[in-house]
Amino acid sequence: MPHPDATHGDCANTTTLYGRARVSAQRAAIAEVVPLMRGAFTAEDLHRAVAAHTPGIGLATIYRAIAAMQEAGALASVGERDGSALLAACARNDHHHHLVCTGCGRVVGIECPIDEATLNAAEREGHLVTSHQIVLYGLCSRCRQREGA
Amino acid sequence: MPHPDATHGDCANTTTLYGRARVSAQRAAIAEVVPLMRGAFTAEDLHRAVAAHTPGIGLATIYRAIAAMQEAGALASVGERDGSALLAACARNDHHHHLVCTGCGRVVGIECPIDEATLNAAEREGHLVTSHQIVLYGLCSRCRQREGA
DNA sequence: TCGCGAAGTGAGAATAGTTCTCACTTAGGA
DNA sequence: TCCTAAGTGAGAACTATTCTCACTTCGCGA
Ligand SMILES: [Mn+2]
Ligand SMILES: [Mn+2]
Ligand SMILES: [Zn+2]
Ligand SMILES: [Zn+2]
Repeated sequence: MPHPDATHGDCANTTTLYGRARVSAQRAAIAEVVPLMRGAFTAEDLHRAVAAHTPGIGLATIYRAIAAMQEAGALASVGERDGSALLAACARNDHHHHLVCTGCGRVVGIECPIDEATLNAAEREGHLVTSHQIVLYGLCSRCRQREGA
Repeated sequence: MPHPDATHGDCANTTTLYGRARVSAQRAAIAEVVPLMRGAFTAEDLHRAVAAHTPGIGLATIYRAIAAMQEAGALASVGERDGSALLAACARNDHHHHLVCTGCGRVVGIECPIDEATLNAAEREGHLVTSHQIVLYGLCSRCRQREGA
């Protein structure tokens, strides 16, 4: 029976976030903030958010944690904005893609649209598809209302 | 009846490549090289290829011509490699996407796989899809043979 | 054909997101 | 508890791309 004291142990399932990588105090702090990030964010966004609770944390540490989380599949790359890579926390572990609201950054998962027909078309061209990169952009209902479109 | 002399006029239909933008001697030279580029290439690749026939042409000129050709829809962005944007000449003017061979850079066009089901799924989440970015990666038949996979 | 003004050019500086270096600390398995 | 590979922070470095600026030129209109 585990001790109910929540101040110890894998708060916010750091194993899911970081895989087999070590969990430093900094990464634990990052692990608490990442699930709170609403929608897509940049490395600098995350740095700012984490630094609010953990002053002095280095930007390089953020980048290294991001790399570890991407490695572990807990963080997805969802395009870019103004030259900065956009990221999104992702709890799903099946194959899917992301739809990003260009108004507010909200992110939802989308089933992979690549079907047999597409793969067959590629094969007809002589190509064997090994990977793909898909990001959809749009407007969430709230942003559509706000813009009155 | 047009004069058959091919050394004058819009060689390699520069209007298609550059749209309404001006066609300088440098852009004319670029227009001759772009259709010869095999598969995906970077700005530096193009610069090197053009400079072989037009020494001294500036890299900034290449970037500006690329921007104009993308604007005109004659050049497509097909992902990146080692931090550099990958481009591909594209003659089609219908909506489609690209499949890039990770071995040799060969590029083929692919029909858009996004169907009603995907759009409906997005709508069910409250989102209206306004655009999307899709690139497929794979191996062409020649590269598969070479790698013996 | 001529003139003019906006667009393009080239060299190099600037920008900026990301990665790297290095001395130091620390997580976590043995 | 020890040991060491992994992580950290500050700042330098990297580098693809964009910008600046003085100069040239394309191409339209008179
Ligand atoms: Mn997801
Ligand atoms: Mn194409
Ligand atoms: Zn929104
Ligand atoms: Zn190939």
